[in-house]
Amino acid sequence: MNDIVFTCRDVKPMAEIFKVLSEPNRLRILCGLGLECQPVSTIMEDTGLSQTNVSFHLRIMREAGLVRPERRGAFIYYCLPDPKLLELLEQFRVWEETIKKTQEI
Amino acid sequence: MNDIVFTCRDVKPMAEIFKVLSEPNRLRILCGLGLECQPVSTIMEDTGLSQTNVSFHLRIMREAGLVRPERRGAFIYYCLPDPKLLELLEQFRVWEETIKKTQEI
DNA sequence: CATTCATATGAGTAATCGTTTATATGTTTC
DNA sequence: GAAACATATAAACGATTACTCATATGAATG
Repeated sequence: MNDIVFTCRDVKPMAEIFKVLSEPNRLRILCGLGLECQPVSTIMEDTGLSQTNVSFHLRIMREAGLVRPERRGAFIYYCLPDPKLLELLEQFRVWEETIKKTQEI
Repeated sequence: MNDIVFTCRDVKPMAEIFKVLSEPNRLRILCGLGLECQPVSTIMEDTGLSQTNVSFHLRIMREAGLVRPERRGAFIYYCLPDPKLLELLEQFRVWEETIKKTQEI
């Protein structure tokens, strides 16, 4: 019945996205964003990262289309264009916990 | 209603998995594996990668728990411990295509 | 048990990545 | 328009990564 399998014609775009997601600080930024747009300064506070570093990671995520900047006065708010990303991340997290348990056995 | 959001207590394990998935050749190996176990020689043929290189990538995926070796005589077959990984990858692929389209507009 | 086949490991190398320091751009306020 | 604030970019550096070459392990076959 359910033969939905991973179709892998061109894996490079996917690999690119996973590369963006493979950095702990970037995951923390995404998670901190949640469903609300937030300015860089808030992201800095939430993560404890330097301004330059946050800017660096935001650029990578922006270029990958994972976040979108939105200027509001002097501030630039960053948003998730598609909240479905959070669901996908959550699914991966759950899955990762599962395989970790089966490995321990 | 649906406030399932990405919970990010400890993002490092997830980042590790994404790092493993961020390499095109590894994605191709996973995709080539599909739901069936396959020996290294077959993976080499499918991907066109060198024996050493395939072994290198398989080790990384093995240590991450994404694939599992299974000796059969002189051969070592590699399998997906959990086929759900393919579903997750497929979901990501679909999502990636979606955001790519919205970016073009 | 020596040879062959299948796979794994280790050393070495070029390329990429994450971070910092310094500086630039753009916005508001006076 | 000058000063203060918010964010972005550029250069530089150490760490990590993917790959290759050479070699080792381990199973099958004679």
